[in-house]
Amino acid sequence: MRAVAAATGEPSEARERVLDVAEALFAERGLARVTMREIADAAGMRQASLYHHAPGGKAQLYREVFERMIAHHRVGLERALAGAGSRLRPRLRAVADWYVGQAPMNFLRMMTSDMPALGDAEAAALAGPAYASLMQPITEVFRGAMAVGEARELDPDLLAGSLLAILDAVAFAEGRGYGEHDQRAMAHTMIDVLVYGLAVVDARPT
Amino acid sequence: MRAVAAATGEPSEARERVLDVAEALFAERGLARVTMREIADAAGMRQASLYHHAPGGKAQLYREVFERMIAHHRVGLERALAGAGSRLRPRLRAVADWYVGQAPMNFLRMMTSDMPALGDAEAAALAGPAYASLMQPITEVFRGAMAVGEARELDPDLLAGSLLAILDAVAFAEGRGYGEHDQRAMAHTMIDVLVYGLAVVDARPT
DNA sequence: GTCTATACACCGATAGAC
DNA sequence: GTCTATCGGTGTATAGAC
Repeated sequence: MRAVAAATGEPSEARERVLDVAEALFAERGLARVTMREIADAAGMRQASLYHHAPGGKAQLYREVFERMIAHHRVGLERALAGAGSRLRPRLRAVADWYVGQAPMNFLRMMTSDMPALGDAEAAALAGPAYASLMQPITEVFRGAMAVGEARELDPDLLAGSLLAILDAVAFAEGRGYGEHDQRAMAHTMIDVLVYGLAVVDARPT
Repeated sequence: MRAVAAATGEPSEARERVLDVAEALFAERGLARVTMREIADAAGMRQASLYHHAPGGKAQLYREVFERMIAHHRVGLERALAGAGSRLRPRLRAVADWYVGQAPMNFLRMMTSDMPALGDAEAAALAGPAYASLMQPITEVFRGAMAVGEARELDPDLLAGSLLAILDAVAFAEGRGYGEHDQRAMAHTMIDVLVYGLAVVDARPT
């Protein structure tokens, strides 16, 4: 018996193209400000033809694209961290370099704007994988640093969320005269501040 | 001769109500996901009646509400800072306490999602006041700390933007089981990290 | 698999009575 | 100042020919 993927569209070259252009557009402008016509135009077909490759409609297409993107980030983050040694600073820099090198995903905007538009059920279903792919690898970095006394004991989720927010803010500087090189430098600057601020030392400024 | 405000609607109690509910809805869901009918319902009138108080339409209404909100933040920030002494940490805490105490404004989402939807001209016109009200008071805090040797010499805009992003991330935790008290604690934790990380000391972890 | 054509819903905005 | 009624535009989705 053959495998069937009718619910999400058969795999094909055209379908891959649809997912690729949809991902780029959704990441750039968000769910609400991308139309199916734009996706179809970018994929080189008519709007109605999209529904052959994405029978579930726009929301389902967004969901597929979202899951693909965070899986991509998970692989990239883990690969970057695998070659980054064991110290806190180079590991955080590896995270930042990966993130800055990717197309801006505007994580906070996705969470505050796109997710609620999909409804509570859909949003809840996507929150778990998103956390596992984007947050969890970073929380592990902080947890590891705490375990070896390289960082004070603070909430790893708070630290990871803050780092992601900072990287979003740095990425926001893009298209405002700041290239990838500048973004990397800004991210490294803020990482230095975090690493110094997390260090376990005796004397603290009051 | 009497003052005329025809372009933006006459001042009145009903008009204030419209601006108030519009501000709350725009801040919660963003420009694209709020309809004029929702605003009208919340204000207790029909959709068409909105245009008596907001003749400029939705985009103009958003602009007015946006300018009102950032002016409100400017006043609140400066008042909070006026009673916060001269040291870096209490001043940043004053900023955070003010921000956390206000309705979440999702600054990054507004900048990445709402502003582009208004068009380049409108976005550029709003960017200046937004910077002056939200960013500039915070950059001054960091600049002051650098001037007295309480913080290392880093880009004040980068630091202010990062702090705002962190506060957005902390506010995002709202509605997820975290109350205002928890948000304040999280913000203070991150501010401690920043203050320690910015301190001018001799020994640094490698 | 892609197309044309179109149904259907929603939204912003205007006209004009009261 | 608020209403009803409606227009025009846009966006998603479906039907069905090829």
